[in-house]
Amino acid sequence: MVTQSEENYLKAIYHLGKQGSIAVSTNAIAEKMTTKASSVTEMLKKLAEKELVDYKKYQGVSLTKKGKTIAANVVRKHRLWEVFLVEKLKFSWDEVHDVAEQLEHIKSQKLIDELDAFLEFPTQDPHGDPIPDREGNLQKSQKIFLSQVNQSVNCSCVGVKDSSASFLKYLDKNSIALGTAIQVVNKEPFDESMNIKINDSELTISKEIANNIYVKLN
Amino acid sequence: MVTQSEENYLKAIYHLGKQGSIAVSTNAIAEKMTTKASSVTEMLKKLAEKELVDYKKYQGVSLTKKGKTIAANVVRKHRLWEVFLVEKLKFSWDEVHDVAEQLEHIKSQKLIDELDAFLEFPTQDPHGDPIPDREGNLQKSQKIFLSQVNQSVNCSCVGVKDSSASFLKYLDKNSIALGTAIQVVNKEPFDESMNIKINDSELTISKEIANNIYVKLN
DNA sequence: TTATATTTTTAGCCTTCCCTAAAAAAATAT
DNA sequence: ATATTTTTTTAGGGAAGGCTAAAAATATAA
Repeated sequence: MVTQSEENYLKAIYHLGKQGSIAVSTNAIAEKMTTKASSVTEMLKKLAEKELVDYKKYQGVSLTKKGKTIAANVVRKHRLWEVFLVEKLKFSWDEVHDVAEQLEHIKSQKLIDELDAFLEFPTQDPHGDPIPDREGNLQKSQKIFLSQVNQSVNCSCVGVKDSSASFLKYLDKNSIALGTAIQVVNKEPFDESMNIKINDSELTISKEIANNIYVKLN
Repeated sequence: MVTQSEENYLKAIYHLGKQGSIAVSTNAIAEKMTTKASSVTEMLKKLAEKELVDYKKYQGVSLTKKGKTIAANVVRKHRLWEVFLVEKLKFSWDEVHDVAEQLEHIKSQKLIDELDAFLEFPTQDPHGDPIPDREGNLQKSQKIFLSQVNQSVNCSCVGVKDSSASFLKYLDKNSIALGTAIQVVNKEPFDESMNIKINDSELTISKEIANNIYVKLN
C-alpha cells in the first residue's frame, strides 16, 4: 500500500524529473512540497526501502519503473478529475487545482476507468497538459509558446506555463481559454510585444504574457 | 478543521443515534468502526473538547448541534457520490460503498453544490436512503418493508435494509433493483413467504427476504 | 446484597509524518 | 588548496490515531 503522502512525494519527483533526466535534489523536492529537507530525506529512505525510487545519500533521487508507474497514475487521475470539474461541474481554470489535489488520491481502478470513458477519453487537461494513459505513457504534446508564433499565423491556445490564479484571471478577463483561436496580427521587434486577434477583437500583449501561453498551430 | 477520522466517528454516532435518541455507547461505536473501545474513548474526548459531542464518562455520547451538522454533511456527500457512481459511471449497487466512503471526505463546498445540481438534486441514494439537504435536514422517507404489503397490491422497490454484498447480489440475480415494480401475488400465512411478480415473471421469496426489502406503495 | 460479568477508561507503547537544531558532506570562492 | 557557504543528513521530539493489558465503573446474577 502506498500512502497519500508517499503518492505526493512520487508525484513531485515525477514532475521535477521531467525536464532533464538527472537525479532530483532533496531541496528541490522540499521546495515543491513546501516542507523541510529533513522530512524529505526521511521519506526518500522509506521510498527506497519500498523500491519506488533509486536513492543514494547526497546524490539525489530518481523514480524506479514501479515508482514512475504510480506517479504517472496519480497525474492521470489528477488531470482526469480536472477535466471532469471543468466540463461537467462548471469549475473555471483557476478553481480546479485544490480539489483535484484531493481527488487524485481516491483509490479505485473502476472509478478511474469509468470516469475516463464518461469524459470520452480526453488526452489533455484544462491547462493543456497531456493525460497519461493507463500504462503511464504520455504523448509528447507539441505545444509551443505564443511568443514563438510568426506574424499572420493562426493557432489555438492549448495551455499555460504559469498557472497561478492571478495569471488565469488575466486570461479569463481577456477571453482567452483552452481552445480559443488566436491570430498573430503583428510582432513588435523592439519589445517583443504582440498584437493578436481573438474573436475578431484585437489585443496587445507583452512579451511576458506571450511567453506564458502555450499554443498549437492550426 | 475536522480530520477524516473525526468525520468517520461523527458519522458513526450519527447513524447509531438515529434509532432511539438515547446516548450511543462506546462499544457500539467501536463495533461499527471495527476498532477498539480504547481508541473510541480517546477520540470521544477529542470530539468533546471540540464541542462536537456531549460526552460524560461511562454515560455514552450524543452529537451537539455542530457535530450533527458536520455528520449530516458527510452523509449528504456520501449519498450524492453514490448517485453519481450509479447514474453516471455505471457502478452497480454493491460496488459503490467503498468508493463513496473515500469520496465523502473531499472538502469543497462548490464541488458538492455543483455535483448536486449536475445530478439534478436527487433526494434518495441508490439504496433508497434519503439525502440530507444543505442544512442537514433529511425528509422522513415513508418506505415500508415488502413483508408488510398486502396481497394484490402494487409497489416499487426503494431500498434495502441489509445492504451486504451477498444480499445485493441476490437482488441483482433476481432482477430486483431500485425502482423495480413489484406486485404481491400471494402471501402464505404459514411461513410468511410471498409470491411476487416482477416484469411479468413470478418469484417466491422467504420472510427473511421480504423483511429486507423496502418499498413504497404505488 | 454480594459476587461475577461486562463495559469503559487509563496507562503505556507503536507508526506515520512533520518539525528544529546540529553534524557531515559537497560545492564554491579566495 | 584551503576556507567558506550551501546542501543534505542525523538526532531527537511532537501530534494524530491506532493497539494491548490492566484498572475502574457499571450492570447482572445468585
